[in-house]
Amino acid sequence: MLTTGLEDYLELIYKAILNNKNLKAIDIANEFNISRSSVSEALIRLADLDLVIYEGRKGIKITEKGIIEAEKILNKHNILLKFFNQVLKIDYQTANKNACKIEHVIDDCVLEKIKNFSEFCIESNLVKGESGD
Amino acid sequence: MLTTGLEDYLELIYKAILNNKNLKAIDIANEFNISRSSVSEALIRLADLDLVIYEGRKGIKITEKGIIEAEKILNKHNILLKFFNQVLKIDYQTANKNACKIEHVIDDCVLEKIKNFSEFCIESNLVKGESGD
DNA sequence: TAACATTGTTAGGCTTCCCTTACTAAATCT
DNA sequence: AGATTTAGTAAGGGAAGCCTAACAATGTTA
Repeated sequence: MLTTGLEDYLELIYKAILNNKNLKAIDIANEFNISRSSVSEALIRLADLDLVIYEGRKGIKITEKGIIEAEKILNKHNILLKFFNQVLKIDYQTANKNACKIEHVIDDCVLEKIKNFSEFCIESNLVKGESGD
Repeated sequence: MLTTGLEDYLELIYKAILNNKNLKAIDIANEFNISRSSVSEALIRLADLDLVIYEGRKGIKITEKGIIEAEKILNKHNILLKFFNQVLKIDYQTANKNACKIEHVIDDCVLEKIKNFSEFCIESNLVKGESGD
């Protein structure tokens, strides 16, 4: 089981790759407000776990195993984001921030219920109008 | 800001006091599956923060400040528990377990929305029948 | 190309939160 | 009361995850 921090970093790496962005270690440091040396450590740990391939300045690549892990996390994130933003009408920033924290601790079965409930609410027009921006 | 662990311990202490139970350090150790010595440390830290008064075998008392903190946490817990159990129909055990984890990371404004939404769902009979468990 | 800026690594350190082992003090049993 | 069990403390240790400072390597620019 990955720690919260490692999950966050892996998620960011995966999103960057999806968007064809060339993510550097320093971008991770900036995103999470941690030092470059902490990112170094974290990338080494992710590489040890066979989730990424890290070769310093040459860039950060993700492994098959890493993709599977990252997709799980991203999926959790998106279910929570949708619920917060579209059902509860919480502004995007706050919705995103809370999704980021909760995705690391919530059980899959609860997430499943939230997902179904969100879909039900949206499809039945129970919630309508603007999502919280 | 309290850590997850300290919040958990304080919450348990407060609940015990509400129920007139004489909670001992070893009960905390058992509840959270940590060692007696770790509980010792934690109680010293809670006492340093002026949240409890700890005098070894004489028992654990809670301060005014501790009560305020504990009530905040318990309130969060109960909002989440209600939503999971009564709205999402998740079994009590699982609902409780997830509330325990999420209560430490969720923002107040999100909780407020969840609370209102839960009440709306329950009052409008949108959710009915058995709560999960 | 020389100087400067950026990026990454290394080394050493700190705090939190957990552990085990050994000891002390209190409570309980016979 | 004496022996045993239970509860708590003390000392020492370890992993995670962060830090700063110093250094190395690469890029950029004048």
